[in-house]
Amino acid sequence: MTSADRRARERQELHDKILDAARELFATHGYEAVTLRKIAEAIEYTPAAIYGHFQDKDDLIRTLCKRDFDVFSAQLSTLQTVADPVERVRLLGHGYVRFALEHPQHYRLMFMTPNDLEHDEDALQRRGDPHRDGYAFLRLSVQEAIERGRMRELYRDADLAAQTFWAGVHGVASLQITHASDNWVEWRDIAARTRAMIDGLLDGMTTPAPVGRGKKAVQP
Amino acid sequence: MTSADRRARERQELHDKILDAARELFATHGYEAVTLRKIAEAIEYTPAAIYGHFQDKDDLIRTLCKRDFDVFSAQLSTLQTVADPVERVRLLGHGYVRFALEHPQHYRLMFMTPNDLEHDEDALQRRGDPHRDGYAFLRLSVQEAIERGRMRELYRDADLAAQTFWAGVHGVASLQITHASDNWVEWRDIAARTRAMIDGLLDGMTTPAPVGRGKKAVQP
DNA sequence: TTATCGACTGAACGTTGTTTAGTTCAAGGG
DNA sequence: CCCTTGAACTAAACAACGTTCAGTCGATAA
Repeated sequence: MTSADRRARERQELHDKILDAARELFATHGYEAVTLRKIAEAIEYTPAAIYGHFQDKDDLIRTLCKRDFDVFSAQLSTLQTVADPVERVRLLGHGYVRFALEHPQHYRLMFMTPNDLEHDEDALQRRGDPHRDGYAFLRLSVQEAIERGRMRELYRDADLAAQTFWAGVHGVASLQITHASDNWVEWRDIAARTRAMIDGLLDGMTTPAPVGRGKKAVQP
Repeated sequence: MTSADRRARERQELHDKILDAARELFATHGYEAVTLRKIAEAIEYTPAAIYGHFQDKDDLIRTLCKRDFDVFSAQLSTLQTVADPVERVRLLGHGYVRFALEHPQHYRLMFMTPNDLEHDEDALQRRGDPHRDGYAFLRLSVQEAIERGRMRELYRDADLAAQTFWAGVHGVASLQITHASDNWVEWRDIAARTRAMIDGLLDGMTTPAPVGRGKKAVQP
């Protein structure tokens, strides 16, 4: 079986090599710069060789993004140790924006471009698992906040509140990604904007934490 | 001068004809469906003829979007008649999301794609004019809210508050555009999400209106 | 030794945006 | 009236793209 093993290993190595070459091009120059011919040149193969490992170009890049996003989900899920659900959501928001800005090309592809995640088998498998599905984790935290009586009346629908919060941080991140260098607007510091969004939304949606328990209250 | 006039008019007619054909393709099938050859076929010209009217494909589509966005700005600026600045911002947000969802392709190109507005001459010209620059109008309304003591301490920077509010409605609109048909998430109704974002943010950023003056208070 | 089979290549196909050399034709000056 | 000019437009090509497919090659299995 050693020879078959070697074949499989070599195949996997080329698979990764393709992904690495694509990541290099993608992360530095964006989606449009990723060309099968450029990847092929980088790995010293023919463009057609890539089709032995990926169905098409889209499959390649989505595989790349999914792989990198797994790191993101795992990273976010470490926040499960934060006891106060509202504080947890706050940190979730900051971590989310940080990741988006550190991987703008990945973020753009995953959240600023239409994609058919519903037809992705191994993506559907992790759906709902708070460790591997960021939305599920957020939703769960909001649910906990509701149960502890921390959400205002209008936001006691966990999905609605989670979706609103997500939209908020997504708005900050995506505007920064597409319009950061646009001086039409006198942009405030991205950190300030992130904080303004997260604190503003949480102030609007939640009630202050009871004193003497959990983190300090938010209200001035 | 009549012959020169006619030439100029005919030129303008073809110019518009190109834009109309492009709009048809663009609005219904998105950016990628807009092909110079398809446009050329629709207007019964050769692809190269288009280059007599536009610098390149990007110039064509951006011209198209700018033209359609002028209608939007004018439409928004009718809200200047609303006396209460906070209520005005609220209506601005709803109008913004409505336009984005009615013209998703335009919106995608203008706000979800990097673009060099700074190097656009006639775009720079209308910058700051509340009638023709939506951001300026928003910013001005926020400024007025600050002056009337309606903004909480953290949001008394008109730019920061305006940018946060913009990011909020942009987040709602862009998530809807790219992920509406994605059933990874149990999406709440878009109207509910829009309202949750706008009310949530305004509740977090503003103080209630004084009773007996302006619109009714927001706090439950 | 020979057959098999997966991996890979070389060359093509059909698109795309864009350029360029040429054609056409009305306008304007001598 | 002719002839030049100049703009508008065409025909054809170019380079680059994703993708396909008939083959080749070399190691494995019989």
